[in-house]
Amino acid sequence: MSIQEIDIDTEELIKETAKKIFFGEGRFKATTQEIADAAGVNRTLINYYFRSRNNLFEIVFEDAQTKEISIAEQIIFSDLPFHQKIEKYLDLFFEQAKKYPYLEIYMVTQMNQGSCFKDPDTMNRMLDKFYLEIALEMEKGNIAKMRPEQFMLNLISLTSFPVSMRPLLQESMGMSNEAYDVLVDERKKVVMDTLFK
Amino acid sequence: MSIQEIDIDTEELIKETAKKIFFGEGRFKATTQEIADAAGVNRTLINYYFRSRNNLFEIVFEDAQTKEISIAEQIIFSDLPFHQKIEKYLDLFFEQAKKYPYLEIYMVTQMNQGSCFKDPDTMNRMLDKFYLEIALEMEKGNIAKMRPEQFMLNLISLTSFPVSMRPLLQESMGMSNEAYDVLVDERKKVVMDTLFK
DNA sequence: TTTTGCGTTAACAAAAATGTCAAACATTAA
DNA sequence: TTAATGTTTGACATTTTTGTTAACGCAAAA
Repeated sequence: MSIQEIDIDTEELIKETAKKIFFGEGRFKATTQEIADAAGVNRTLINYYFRSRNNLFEIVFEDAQTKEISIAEQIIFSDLPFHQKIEKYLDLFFEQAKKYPYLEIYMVTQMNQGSCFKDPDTMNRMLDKFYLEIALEMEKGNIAKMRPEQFMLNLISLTSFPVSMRPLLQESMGMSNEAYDVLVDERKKVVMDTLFK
Repeated sequence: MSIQEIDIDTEELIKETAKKIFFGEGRFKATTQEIADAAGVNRTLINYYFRSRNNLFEIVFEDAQTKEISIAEQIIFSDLPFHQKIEKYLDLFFEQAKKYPYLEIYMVTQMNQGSCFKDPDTMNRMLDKFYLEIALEMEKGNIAKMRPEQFMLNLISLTSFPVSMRPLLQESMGMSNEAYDVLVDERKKVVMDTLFK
């Protein structure tokens, strides 16, 4: 047990380091050498465990996808009332965003290079369920009427964009790190107020 | 005159092709060879006109920045009433987004690799002016009260995110190209309704 | 103790991408 | 026409990055 924890699983270490560099720092064209250095291991171990650089990229991509789906599942299949589901989503999202602000951008750039989703069915079934709830909430008059897909886009956009585009936004708004952190911290409330009447 | 137009300015051609590949197709790690092929010119001409690959990247980055600032200027210094300024912004943005959906993501990835803004002062003065207008509009009760910066974030997020993250969103929402196009077309109205009471 | 197998390493090989250069070419000015 | 200048090209050199292999070390099993 204690041995397990002290002794590092190299394969896992490499993967986590890659995630840190990609999702965490947004350095998408990091070389295998840079990843190995950051992990403190010999570069060829990346080949040993992952065969090729591209394979590592694919695996990390799938991990990201799994993570996204998992968050969605946690929310949609919980038995919380709608309003609280959204709140929970925001909590989970901003928590993950601290560690991995560039997760979404990474996925987009990967997809523009040929990667693609593996399992759209699970996601689709979840979405259908969620769209129903959204429609219901519109009936109740709690949120503005629009296509549920648009509400979905609003939700994701309002939360994700300020985080994933931070370098661009922060610089073009001429803000310090601290000032932007405050802005992000206030975001949850702003998003809620914007989405709900 | 007509010769000027038929005869292609190679330097410009290369730059435009690079933009098309980066901002238009999101292929951020395109090689100089790929760019040259797409432009139909000899690869070494990239070195001739731009000295190095990295220099081309920097120049294209600055162009993107200039374009962003120019759009902001057009809006903020126009004498339209607030509501119409926002509408105009949406029009301009979605127009540019058709050609260059990945402009923002490109900038972020570049900035994560060391590029940075050159002229934050111009932008800052524009923003201050715009923040005042936003605050005024809140006083009038036309938009919900919040920090003007947050309104700004809302505006950009709601418009830009669905466009720049399209590959991820479209696939995870299981939509066809056509269906997603419709969604984007409806966006202007949705954003307006979301921002204004 | 020897053997087996996994993880690790360095040295090497191969590939991919960038950059340089001199010669060829075209265009315009003298 | 010739000279001069700027543009384009292919051949070559260099650099960067990736992938392979054989040997080494070490721990657990025989």
